[in-house]
Amino acid sequence: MEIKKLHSFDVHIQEAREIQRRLRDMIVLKSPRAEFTLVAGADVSFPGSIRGRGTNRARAGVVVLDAETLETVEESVTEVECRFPYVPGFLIFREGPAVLEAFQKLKHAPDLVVFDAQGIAHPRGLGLASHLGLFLDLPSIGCAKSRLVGESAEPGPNRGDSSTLYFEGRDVGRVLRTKPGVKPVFVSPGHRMDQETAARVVLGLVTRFRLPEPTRRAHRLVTTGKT
DNA sequence: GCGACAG
DNA sequence: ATCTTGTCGC
Repeated sequence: MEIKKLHSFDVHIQEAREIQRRLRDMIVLKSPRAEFTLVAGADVSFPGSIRGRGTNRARAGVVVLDAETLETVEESVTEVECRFPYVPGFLIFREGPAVLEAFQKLKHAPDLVVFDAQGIAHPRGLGLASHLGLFLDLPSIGCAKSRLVGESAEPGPNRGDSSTLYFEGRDVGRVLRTKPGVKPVFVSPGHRMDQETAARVVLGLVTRFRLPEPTRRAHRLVTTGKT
């Protein structure tokens, strides 16, 4: 798919923080009426690195699947050198470039993207999922495996049970139990998305594992080679 | 100063 | 994120 601008993430934390504060006001927390036909999942791995150190090559992968059948429609993998270190709250500047390149190589344009990161549940309201949703101009959802910010109660024990994630007095996401007896995931709207739709869609993309299929497959794609 | 901290 | 052995449970 085509990405209009070539956005640069080659900045320093000082301006990175300003960029996030400026872009957060552009996020739309309203989901489109039409249903999602093609859903993409994206993730990044760092092959060969040791405890986050060592080689600094980022391997990004995007998997597009049919929202109904969950069949894989297309895959895209790419590797780039990253210049930004991992700093909580600034993940986009480390993984963003690689993910965007993987999207550029895509032939199918998805209707929705699920990221293995936070959406608006972020210190400045602009997690990687929101940031990339904005740059790709696509509805997006953040589905992280752990918490970045906010407080929440422990969700119920059954699949589909959830609790609200609050940050600075606002509802920024859902702590969703996708599987009984397993740690819940942190779902938050990215861009052109609302809380209810985000949680409902993620749950609908979950099969027998903890993570929804788009993200789970993207993770497998960039770590092991398989689909 | 002391924790917390997406991946 | 990445490394890695063992263990528990279905």
